[in-house]
Amino acid sequence: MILDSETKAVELPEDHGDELRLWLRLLTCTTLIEGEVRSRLRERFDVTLPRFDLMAQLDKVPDGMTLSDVSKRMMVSNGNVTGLVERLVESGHVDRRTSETDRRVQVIRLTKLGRAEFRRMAEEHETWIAEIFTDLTPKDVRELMRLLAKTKGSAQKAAQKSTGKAP
Amino acid sequence: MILDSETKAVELPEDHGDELRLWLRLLTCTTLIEGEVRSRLRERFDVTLPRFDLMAQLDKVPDGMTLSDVSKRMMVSNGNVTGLVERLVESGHVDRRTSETDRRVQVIRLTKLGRAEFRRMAEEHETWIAEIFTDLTPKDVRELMRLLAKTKGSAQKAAQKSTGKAP
DNA sequence: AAATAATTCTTTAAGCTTCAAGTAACTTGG
DNA sequence: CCAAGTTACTTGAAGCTTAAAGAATTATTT
Repeated sequence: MILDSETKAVELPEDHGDELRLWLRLLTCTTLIEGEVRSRLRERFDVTLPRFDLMAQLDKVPDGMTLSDVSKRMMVSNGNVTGLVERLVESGHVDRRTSETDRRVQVIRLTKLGRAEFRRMAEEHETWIAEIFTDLTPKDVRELMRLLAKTKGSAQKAAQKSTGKAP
Repeated sequence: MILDSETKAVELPEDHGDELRLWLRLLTCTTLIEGEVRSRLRERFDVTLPRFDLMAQLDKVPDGMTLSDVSKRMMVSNGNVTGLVERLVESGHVDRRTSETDRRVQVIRLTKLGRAEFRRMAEEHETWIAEIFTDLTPKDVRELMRLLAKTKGSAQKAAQKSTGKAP
């Protein structure tokens, strides 16, 4: 703590350059990889990344999930999911029906076509990811996982603090 | 290498689950932080993240830069930058003029207003980032920087390979 | 039971983003 | 010089994304 001549607390600008550089590097990595995956998905399967991501969520749950669940898991807005699902239903990849127990809720699932196409894409997608991370040793991967988990926790705490929400 | 009964090379599906999980975690971290920064920029300064990012690029170069430079640095498409710049010129934050030596080139710079506003925002932005990464020790930060640098290099190699471009 | 609150989802407007195609200007090889 | 190729940027269409407001339904409170 630094006190000025009138004995009042004064904030000195601290240096947070390292954190800023870390954030920019994190963002660069993600943007780079995301762009690569996006362009491969487009040229190999003529599918967009958001559509692939949504189908990936649905592939994990045979009985389907609600739009809200999708929204939370994908960390995008509700309205966004509404539009995405509409296009996936239109193209026959996703099935949507109103919940029997709660008529506000829409339950969506992959159709047979949707699941088949997703599995085909996912297989290749996984090899792309492996190729992209190919320079990392297994130890690097473990260490990155650990540090990113810590980062995620830290970021979540900060986000809670700013919105005043409970965990 | 695995050979089947007719002595033909066969591809067995290798396990790349670790890399896939790493990628998803990386994406989660970035999305989380990006969302937090986006919402704070909006509520504190009523500015969008892309506008802030573009201004950040321009703040680093007093003499301005071309649209192509911005496009490469931000890793977004040319058309995207055209639109962003148009709105920033409209709002008086950015100045744009045609290069004297090459009339294809547009050089853009921050206006006085743009620079003042950006500096004001950047100062606070830096503290947000520090807060978001607050749980990481200096050693964690260094280690993450190192591993992300390695990741970036690996991803760039993979991207080159797929597009057949020179570094 | 009725009013109130909370939730789930949709809609709308504005802006962001990509891709592909197009225009204008510069560069290069013949 | 000039034709062909390259580069820099813009345009247009489609899709993505958010924030905010609204509609419908369910849950809670009184």
